[in-house]
Amino acid sequence: MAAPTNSQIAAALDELGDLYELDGASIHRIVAYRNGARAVREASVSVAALALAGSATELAGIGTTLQEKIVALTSTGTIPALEKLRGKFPPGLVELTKLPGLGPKRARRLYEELGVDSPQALRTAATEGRISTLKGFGARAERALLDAAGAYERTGPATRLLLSRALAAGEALVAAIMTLDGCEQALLAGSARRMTETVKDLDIVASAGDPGALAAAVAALPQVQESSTPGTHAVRIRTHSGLAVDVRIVTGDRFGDALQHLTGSKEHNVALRELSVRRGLHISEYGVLDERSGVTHRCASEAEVYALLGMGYIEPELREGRGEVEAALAGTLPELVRTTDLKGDLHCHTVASDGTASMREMAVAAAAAGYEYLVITDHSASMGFGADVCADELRAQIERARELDATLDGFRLLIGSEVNILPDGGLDYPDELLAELDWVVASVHTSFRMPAAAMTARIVAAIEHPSVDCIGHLSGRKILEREPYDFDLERVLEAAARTGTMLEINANPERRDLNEHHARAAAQAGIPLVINCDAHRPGGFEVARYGIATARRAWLTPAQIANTLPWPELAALRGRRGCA
DNA sequence: GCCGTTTTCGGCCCGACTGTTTTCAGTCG
Repeated sequence: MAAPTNSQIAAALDELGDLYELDGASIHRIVAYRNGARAVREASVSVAALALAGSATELAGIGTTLQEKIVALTSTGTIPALEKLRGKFPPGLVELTKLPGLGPKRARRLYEELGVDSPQALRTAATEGRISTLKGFGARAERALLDAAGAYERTGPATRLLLSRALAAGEALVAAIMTLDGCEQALLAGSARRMTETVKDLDIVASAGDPGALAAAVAALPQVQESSTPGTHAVRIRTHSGLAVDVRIVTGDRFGDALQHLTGSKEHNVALRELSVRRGLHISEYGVLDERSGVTHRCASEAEVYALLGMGYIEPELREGRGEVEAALAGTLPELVRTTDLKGDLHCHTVASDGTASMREMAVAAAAAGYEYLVITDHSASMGFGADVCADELRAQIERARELDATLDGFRLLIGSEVNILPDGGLDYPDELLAELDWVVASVHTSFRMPAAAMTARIVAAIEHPSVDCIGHLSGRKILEREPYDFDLERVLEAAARTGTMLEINANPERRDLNEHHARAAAQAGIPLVINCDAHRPGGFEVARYGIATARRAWLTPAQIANTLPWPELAALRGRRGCA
């Protein structure tokens, strides 16, 4: 039997948490399961293997009980407690708790008292007026549940939005709010500010001398389709594009408190507050209460909040409850890489394959984006769909690139290829042609459904090829669209570290691949990473911010990103020999 | 169920809103 993947283990622990919650277990026990699920999901090594070896308890959030359950899942394929609870509650009941406004307590009552066991059954019961006959449920609750069940049946569980789409709308909205009378400052908060891969909705924090007046002005913006005002200093809007946005407006003296609170994450805030309680401080969105003096300190900036807690400022991308609070206290936070640190890009396409522009146009665009060098890496011979570059064409392209480079003042244009890794691990150019290139990025573009062992061997073979400098978008995932293919990350990292092969953080916001967990593990293994835009048009370099975001969320410094180096130093770092 | 500058037992963040209720439980972020 194949060992369960980390995401399968995490799903089982999450399900246990959901079922224990329905079962009325202590909230702390439920939280423990969810924390355990998160620890497993974010681990970069096989937790099944760790558990079998008895060392899964070294992960924060995994104790002996959870380790035993992981061992059971690994060796028997299931967990006894999970089977027992699944028999106790129908599968639709967990689904019901995902409806907005319906939690485990009330969902369970609907099931026990009305037999409601699915969103469909809920809608039927609400339509028939049976909900409002229950004690504690009134006509308004019945109406709200009817709407929620209907929406769920139409669109399924709440969908998340790719960060790039959310930022396009959110940054425009912030700019619009900044122009309103009385607005002193406005910033995106929430997960968008932390640059997560996807977001559910947007949070914006603004300050004004008269928050109520600014809230009214926000609600009247042309972008707003509908709005409600849950509090005096908040307005919840839905844009015409369908995006939900919470706008919080405070006076300037507590902008920092509100921004810190609403930036989150929940896990970061919990870690921050738990630590602070031990020091007699209580943090909320309204300030920091010192229980000895009884004084609540208000903070105009986030830096003041963190300073009051005795630590340095924590960058939003690090605020995930992954040890950043402890590191801030110890003064060991990393100096994170920034977009302006990137000196070149090592992965882009032209009209020779599936891009829209010439080599010269791409070079000009890269220079305008602030880069000193660019490697052209069109798709290789087997790409197909008219996007392939056969070996003879590549030889001609090498010549043209050399000539073009000589005409560019103060900018290096280099020539490479994005070579397909064939299912057998081979590459689709002759070795001597690959050796002529300045840079070779090798990527998997076909046969995604291979078994893990074969896929791992395929990637490792490419890593071991003497002319391969880098592996492109290692996992092959497309966020919200396509799962990563199955492979053994540990073996791939071992091979990359052994051969000096670099790994790409593909900055395309649909890819962000390596993801932040894999990028952190790769850097800890000493593997140099590169951040590439994979641009297919001159405007394509604007996505660098997403690659940088993933790197920052992986705690990476400029020293761990090879294309923060000038080209000659990067070239010297390549694993292969010769060719400079 | 986890975890330890208070600790191997007894805690485990903070507040707002909602709806139904006369003081609060449930849900959410």
